Amino acid sequence: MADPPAVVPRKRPRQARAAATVEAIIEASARILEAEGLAGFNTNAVAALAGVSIGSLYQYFPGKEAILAALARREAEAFDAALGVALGEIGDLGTPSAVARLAQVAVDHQTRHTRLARILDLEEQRLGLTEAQAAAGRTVQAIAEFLSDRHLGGEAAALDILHLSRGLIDGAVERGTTEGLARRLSWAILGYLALSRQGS
Amino acid sequence: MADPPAVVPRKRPRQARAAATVEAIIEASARILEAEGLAGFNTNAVAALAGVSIGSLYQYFPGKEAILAALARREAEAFDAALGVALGEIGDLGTPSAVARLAQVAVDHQTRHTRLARILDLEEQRLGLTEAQAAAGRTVQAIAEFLSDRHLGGEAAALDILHLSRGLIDGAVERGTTEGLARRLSWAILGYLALSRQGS
DNA sequence: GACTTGAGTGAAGGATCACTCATATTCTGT
DNA sequence: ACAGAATATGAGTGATCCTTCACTCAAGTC
Repeated sequence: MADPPAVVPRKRPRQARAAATVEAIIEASARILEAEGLAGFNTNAVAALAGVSIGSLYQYFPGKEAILAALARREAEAFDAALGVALGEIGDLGTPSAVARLAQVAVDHQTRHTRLARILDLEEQRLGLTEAQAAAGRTVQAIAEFLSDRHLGGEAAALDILHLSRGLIDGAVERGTTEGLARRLSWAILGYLALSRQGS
Repeated sequence: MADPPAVVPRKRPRQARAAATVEAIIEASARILEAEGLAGFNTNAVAALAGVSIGSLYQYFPGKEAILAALARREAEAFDAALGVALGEIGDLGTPSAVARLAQVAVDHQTRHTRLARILDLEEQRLGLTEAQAAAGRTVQAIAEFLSDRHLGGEAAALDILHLSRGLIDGAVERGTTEGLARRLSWAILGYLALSRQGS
């Protein structure tokens, strides 16, 4: 049995330039994964694109999977933050409008880095990316709360909706049919919620 | 620029045992991808698990991506076939029952090899897996026809539904909540169709 | 039995890539 | 100005892995 790959950072940057180095590495990784997929994701390429030496990379990350973990965490937190803002703005909207707004947030986020998101999603299971999962868990909770406030569902529904959204958005981006995507997504979500309430 | 990887078979098996070899290679690849992901998918491991020498593998496949292509095609055709059977059996059912039946087919198929399906899905873009896409195209057409017979939608709706299903099923398998999955999937599909008709 | 062809083998070449380490540079507090 | 800490460098190492190729084996044909 191979050891599970280490995913916790080796040390924390203390100076500003070190923080910039770490940031550059994560950003370069995101770009490479988006453009070339997992196949093109190697530490040499990441360091080169980040404009940093390979040695510096290993100062902060114990291995390539640790970079993935940091990236997954960054993305999960960005989504959670965007969703939090939207949830704060829709308190008094009707359900269809509120859902449409949330759908738009999901579309915006997922559209920016489709491929990256899918890859991270796939890798999250293989490595135990708990930090990213923690952020994702907050997202689920926020949605579940929104749903139960309106008596539309709970955590299970939130998860179903989140996953269904991912699939729909990814597919649409892949084939270039993103026009009216948020609306189409709203149909699926509202339909799911309506029918699940009546338990048909 | 790297050459795009070759994905067409090198030669066709002419004898029965050769066909068995090819089959063993494809099956071993499926098992490895499902169990270890892309990271564990290398030609040596495939050949070893298939009980075939590495040389034999290269007799029939010009490279590892060609195996992926063959596998993607096999999976796409299996799904298309299963769906075709179901479509033939639901001609006179009401829409909710018919959709439930189709949802069950999708759940059955996707549940068997979730990880494999996701990986293939991700790689189909990177390589131009036209053969698999052709089979997938037939699937889309079949669903589109089903929908338009009942005035529920067309090809765009079929694609949205297919992608949404993938996301929902993958997510449910990932977190182990497959109970009532076909029913939940039906909610999303029927809801999407109902709301898209009234164009809300 | 000689010949042909399809099938199978695995050692070895060569490329890629993760990761280390000895050294050099920059920063920070005093 | 200086020492020590933090940061950065990149050639080098070793392992993994893709792929080729020279060769053997088995089955069918004449």
